[in-house]
Amino acid sequence: MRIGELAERTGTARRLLRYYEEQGLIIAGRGPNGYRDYDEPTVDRVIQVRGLLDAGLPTRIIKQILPCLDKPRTIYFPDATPEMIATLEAERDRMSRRAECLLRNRDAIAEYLDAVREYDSAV
Amino acid sequence: MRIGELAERTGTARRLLRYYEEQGLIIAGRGPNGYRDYDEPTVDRVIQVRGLLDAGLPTRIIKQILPCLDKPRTIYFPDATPEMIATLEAERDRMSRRAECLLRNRDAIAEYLDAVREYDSAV
DNA sequence: TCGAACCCTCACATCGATGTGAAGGTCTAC
DNA sequence: GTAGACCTTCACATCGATGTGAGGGTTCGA
Repeated sequence: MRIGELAERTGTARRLLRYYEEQGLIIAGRGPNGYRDYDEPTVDRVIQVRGLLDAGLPTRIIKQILPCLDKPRTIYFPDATPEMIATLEAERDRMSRRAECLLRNRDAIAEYLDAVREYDSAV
Repeated sequence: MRIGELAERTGTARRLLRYYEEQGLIIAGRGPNGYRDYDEPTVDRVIQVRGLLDAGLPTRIIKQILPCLDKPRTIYFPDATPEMIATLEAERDRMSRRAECLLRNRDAIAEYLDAVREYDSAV
């Protein structure tokens, strides 16, 4: 598919799709006319990237964790250098902490909303 | 305490503490000499703010959810306008989605690391 | 064949979070 | 009373993610 369709299906500006490609987060084939050509799995990948960006990860890190996310393990382990492993472990822990923080604060918001509802129903 | 101590105890640049204040995320008293004066709970608040920033929330939103986080409900509910409630509900859901995304990807990383370990031990 | 709707690259602008430094006031210890 | 370590404000710089537009090629249908 071309960039317009991908943009529409992922809710992502064309500009950003080109940016993600530049950052090595997605890859695009090229038609004979120079147009980018995306395959179907790219749709999910873009959505994944956007989720991670939204959760505060920089493209640099996202690029590093993407190989972990391929469903059938396509990346072979000799590629996994010790530094890479360390990065992934650190990032895994960092994501845990982030999620924990989000859930904790989300629960506080939910609790607050409950209190507001209770107050309102007691007017 | 003064800004230097708060900076050290929270691992946050002074510059940022002033920025957070400017954004209404923390408040600081002032000594007779113009120096900022922070109370003890500010330490936790700064840590909280940093966690949320790191999880991808903008200061604008953080400012809105902070009232929910005061342990004894100090904010009274008439302050909670319908728009405010809607914002909080939306943000609560957004945080759920973010956390879900983080955990999903974290698990994928963990799984990948497990696979690498298994591979290594089978050399 | 012309116009609309795509696509391309390039480049500059913006926005939020952060870094950095200048110019100057205050406090403390020697 | 002076040096050093604090603090103040102000302003400009950087960095990553994103917006926007210029200038130009391609495709397709009327």
